Amino acid sequence: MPADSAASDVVLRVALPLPLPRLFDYRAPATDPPSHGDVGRRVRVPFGPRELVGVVAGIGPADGTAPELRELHARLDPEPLFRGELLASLHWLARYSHAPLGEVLATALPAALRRGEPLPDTHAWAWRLTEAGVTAHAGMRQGRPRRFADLLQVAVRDEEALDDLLDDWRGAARTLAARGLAERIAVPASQLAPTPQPGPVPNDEQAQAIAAVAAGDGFAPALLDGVTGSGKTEVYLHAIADCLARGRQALVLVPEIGLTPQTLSRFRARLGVPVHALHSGLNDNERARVWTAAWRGEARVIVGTRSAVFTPLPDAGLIVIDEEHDGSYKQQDGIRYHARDFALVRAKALDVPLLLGSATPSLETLHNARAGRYAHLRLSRRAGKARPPPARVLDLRKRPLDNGLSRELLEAIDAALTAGGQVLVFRNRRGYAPVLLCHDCGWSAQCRRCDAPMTVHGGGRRLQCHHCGHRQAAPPACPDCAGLALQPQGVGTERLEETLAQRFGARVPVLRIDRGSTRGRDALQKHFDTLGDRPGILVGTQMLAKGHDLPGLTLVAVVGIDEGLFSADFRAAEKLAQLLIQVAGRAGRAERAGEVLLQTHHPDHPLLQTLIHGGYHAFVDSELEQRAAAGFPPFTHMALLRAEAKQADPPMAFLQRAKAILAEASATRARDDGESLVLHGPLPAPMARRAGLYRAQLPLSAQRRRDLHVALDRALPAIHALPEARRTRWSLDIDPVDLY
DNA sequence: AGCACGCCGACT
DNA sequence: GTCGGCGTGCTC
Repeated sequence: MPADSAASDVVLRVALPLPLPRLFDYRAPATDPPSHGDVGRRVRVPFGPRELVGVVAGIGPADGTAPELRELHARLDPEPLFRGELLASLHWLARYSHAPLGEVLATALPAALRRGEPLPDTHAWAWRLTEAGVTAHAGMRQGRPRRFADLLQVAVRDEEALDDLLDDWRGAARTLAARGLAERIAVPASQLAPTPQPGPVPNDEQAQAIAAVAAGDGFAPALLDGVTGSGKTEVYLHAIADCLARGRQALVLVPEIGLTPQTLSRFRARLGVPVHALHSGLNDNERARVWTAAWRGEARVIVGTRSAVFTPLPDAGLIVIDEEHDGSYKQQDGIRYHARDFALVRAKALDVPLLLGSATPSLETLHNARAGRYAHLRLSRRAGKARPPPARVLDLRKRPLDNGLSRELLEAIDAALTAGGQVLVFRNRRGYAPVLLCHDCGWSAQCRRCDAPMTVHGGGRRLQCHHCGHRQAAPPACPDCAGLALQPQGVGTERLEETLAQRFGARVPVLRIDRGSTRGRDALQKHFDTLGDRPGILVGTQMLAKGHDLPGLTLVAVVGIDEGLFSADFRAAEKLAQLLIQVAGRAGRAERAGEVLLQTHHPDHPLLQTLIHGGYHAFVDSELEQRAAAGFPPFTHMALLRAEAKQADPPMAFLQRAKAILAEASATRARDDGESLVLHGPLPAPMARRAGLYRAQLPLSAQRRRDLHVALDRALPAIHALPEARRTRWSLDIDPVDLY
């Protein structure tokens, strides 16, 4: 047998970024035959008329039935990009989400590496004094160059650290460099000497939690259940410092808007090592650099949002998830993973502790903690003298409202401002008004492409759809009856701002904080800085509910949450309770006592009563009972098959056929051991048309997770092959969070 | 997902 | 007579 024939016996099995549930086999050149060392390396391969970048998933004997195989064009990595734990965990994710391995691996890579670019350099740039600089330092005049030299006298400083330590240090650096006193050097991040700063002394509860985390050896999931302001971050910082002291890497996940420059500089200052941030503000090259620095083991602390859960951690020591209940951890398109759940899988495979922190833990996590699967660490006291604010319900029934605000509420705002405090007015709807209504004939402005009303913006002049982004001018007269009685109905943040500015604007600043007014990473902090500690009013949406410390806040007013009390989504109550607790937590974080007022037409609603009198855990008790009784997660396991198309029929037709296939697949299983799948629908989605597409869904649930996966594994090949599958865009979501 | 191939309408 | 609509079939 000739030598090249022997080489062609073994082929590379390549995972490609395609929605096809299989691998593709390629030959390698005889001079460089497939080997086990290829697994996890990227390759460039011909694919039909184009060329793709894939990852070698395995090697093996050629499948005799396959036609003539093509040869790969190039190996892109000198060593595997994916290996060990990360590769195994991503295999798990592909199986669990029923997604092709190639798509999962592509999702786990930063875009630059996905395109096949080589691994970037990961040197950090740092500054140090030259010998001449060390000598000259003592005699330097006061001023910025002197302060810069002072910093370098203590240690070599990387540029990230300098950003935190000295404003506009670059000018000073240039001055000193020109005089030969300082120089810029490339250093591996890992070689920078740690210069940690001490933090406050932990209180008893914090100390207990810190000790509990430190005692966790190997895989140890723990819920850090701490009320707002109780100092969860202190516990994280101790756990991370401990992890660094053991020579290990720490990964910290934060919600999308939680990754502020302030958070990062606090981490950098306290830990005294470079902290690598991964967030949506980075460009492709920066993301690839951080990913690669972690892959090389150089990055020791990585703080990032959802997709940072895919960071390679060759020396992993700890994973932290801050605000673990936050909805932004769930990816809603493409590979629909949940970063919290995937982090749990990784922590287990890595055999490291997992710290899940929240003031309002998800029902899933609390259920796990109560079942003893997670340690349950509690922080019940606010740090310092801060006290939890009392909450009061304002009954709106039969009260006159001024643009959505009751007289009592306005008086309370007045009083708070007079006492020198700051006020937060929370309304979960941005825009001027949620609806434009014709008072003569009942017509309302609907989006042309969605089953949703257009939101009024620009004080009534513009209409905007919050679901598809469509914008248009508000009509001057009713398009139906030509009447001139068009009125914005209801109240959004913009209208609240207008009303409050009319009333209090002469006395104090009124600032609106929502996605319309506050774009970009620093915009929120700029707003807070504008206000400073003067009396003033902040009006805003969710953005205001999260994490930010507003020490001057003495009154939190919650306006218009009634829609949320009667939502069809079984998670609506949980989300509303979390939101209310989080917003309320903004008040009274420092010395001043705070108050929370809740304006509602349903003062006796059980959710509000339970929350106010029993707190979040009382709510959780009753909500878990209801979930158990109704057969919802976390007591059952769900999946959702979604479909959408330009016409209404194809999605329903597809889901009908898919349902029959799934019913058949689970009936087979039911005969085996009496378990089965529960199938509902198919139903039109709660918003049946969105962005011009008709949407429908087929919910699946099962008592046992295995039954769900077994049925899906059996049914999916046939569902893929359905002719109806070609006429609709469809996707499968395991553990869906939003049923929209 | 792309991309090609393939068979039917309004345009140079 | 062609450019182009998107149905359907395939990609190692």
